[in-house]
Amino acid sequence: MFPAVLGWGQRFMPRHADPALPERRRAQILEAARRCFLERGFRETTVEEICAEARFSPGALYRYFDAKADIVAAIALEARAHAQAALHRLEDGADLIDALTELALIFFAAFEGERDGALLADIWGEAARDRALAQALAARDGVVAARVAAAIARAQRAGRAYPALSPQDAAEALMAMLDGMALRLALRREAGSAAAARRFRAFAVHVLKPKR
Amino acid sequence: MFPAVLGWGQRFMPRHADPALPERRRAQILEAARRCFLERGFRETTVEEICAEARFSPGALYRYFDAKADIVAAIALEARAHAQAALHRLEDGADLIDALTELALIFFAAFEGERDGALLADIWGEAARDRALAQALAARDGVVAARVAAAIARAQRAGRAYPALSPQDAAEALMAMLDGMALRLALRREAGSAAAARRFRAFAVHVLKPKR
DNA sequence: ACCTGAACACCGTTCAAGT
DNA sequence: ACCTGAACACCGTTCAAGT
Repeated sequence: MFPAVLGWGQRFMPRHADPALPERRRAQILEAARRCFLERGFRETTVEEICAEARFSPGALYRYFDAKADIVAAIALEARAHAQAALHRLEDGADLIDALTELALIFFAAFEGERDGALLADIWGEAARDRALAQALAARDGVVAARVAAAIARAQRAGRAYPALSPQDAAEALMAMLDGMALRLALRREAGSAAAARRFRAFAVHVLKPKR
Repeated sequence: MFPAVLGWGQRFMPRHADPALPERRRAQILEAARRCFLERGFRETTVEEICAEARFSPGALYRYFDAKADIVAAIALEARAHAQAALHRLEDGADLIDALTELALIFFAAFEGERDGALLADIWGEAARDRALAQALAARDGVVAARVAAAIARAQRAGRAYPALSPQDAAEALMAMLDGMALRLALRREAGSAAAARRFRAFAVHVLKPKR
């Protein structure tokens, strides 16, 4: 039976019986959606399937997300946040090249192979027509690029990076290369993140190391 | 009235009254679709709208394309073929950097701004889940990368490019950068292809020019 | 052969009704 | 408040019927 104490019509009912419930529900939906998307891709997955996986009804799902696209958007931001964690090593005094390579490896590995790679392209496809998502991704990218640029500038001052190079331009170029390489991995539908990270590293060394 | 001479039931009717008709129809549909996609984006455009724009019925359209996705695929391959034309300068004896910059400019310009940029991401999104399209794009990319690599190797032999660099790896890296920069342009929804091409050029010079 | 357009199937989203 | 599930709206695709 429904306990009247928590009933909807009750006078001094707390606004949220469980204040953490919305966040729990969102996480529950995102987890289910991620499993579905990896299995079948974003477009092939129906809202009904996500609901079944999350043991939810469609009506309840739309209480926590305004649209199916918002679910991929949330997953996209999660993935970026994950890679961003690797940035801490850039400030840790770790070698610049090592830290960049680790960032690349995490990013590539997150989208390696057929299914995860398709998710990366899905996200970009969504961002292309979802202004808010595009801006959110661009904002994250801006933060990453700025921190990479700062790390490059520090390395230059320490004589450990080629000095006649704009840190901002170099950072932008390297980030663009990361995106492009990840995309190529995705479209080839192969596992090759380790090899890609090695190629990225060799290139970063060539670009950044002081010439002599 | 329908002329009986060309009638369907006639005995020795030629296989194709007009052998060029299928190609004309495809071109007609692609043009209409491109206009619609630029206006509203791939997903927002309905097949019905493409048909209206092309003055066609849905049934007729499906005679020339198996699915809506096949229409974007055809447009994607057209765009790549267009950029590929710029490759001829690589074999023309033109300066390597100049030729690469021109390639970059054509590529960026093709996807500059909000609408065309979104189309680029659309294409990648489709490729992510359309094996045939992904392979077709990868094949084109392979051709381009191979020709760029050959041009780099020639420049190295002529002493006009830094020699201790794998031409293949450098070509791949530069192509990945092109994709990544184009994507960033697309997501920022800005016109900036000229500036992006300049940044690409500066970076290519830094990467390729002999150190001294 | 080539085309039309109504009908079908499917899926994202909403909303009245339950507890 | 939180959830259910039937109903709605829309759109990609098919197919029987026309010329």
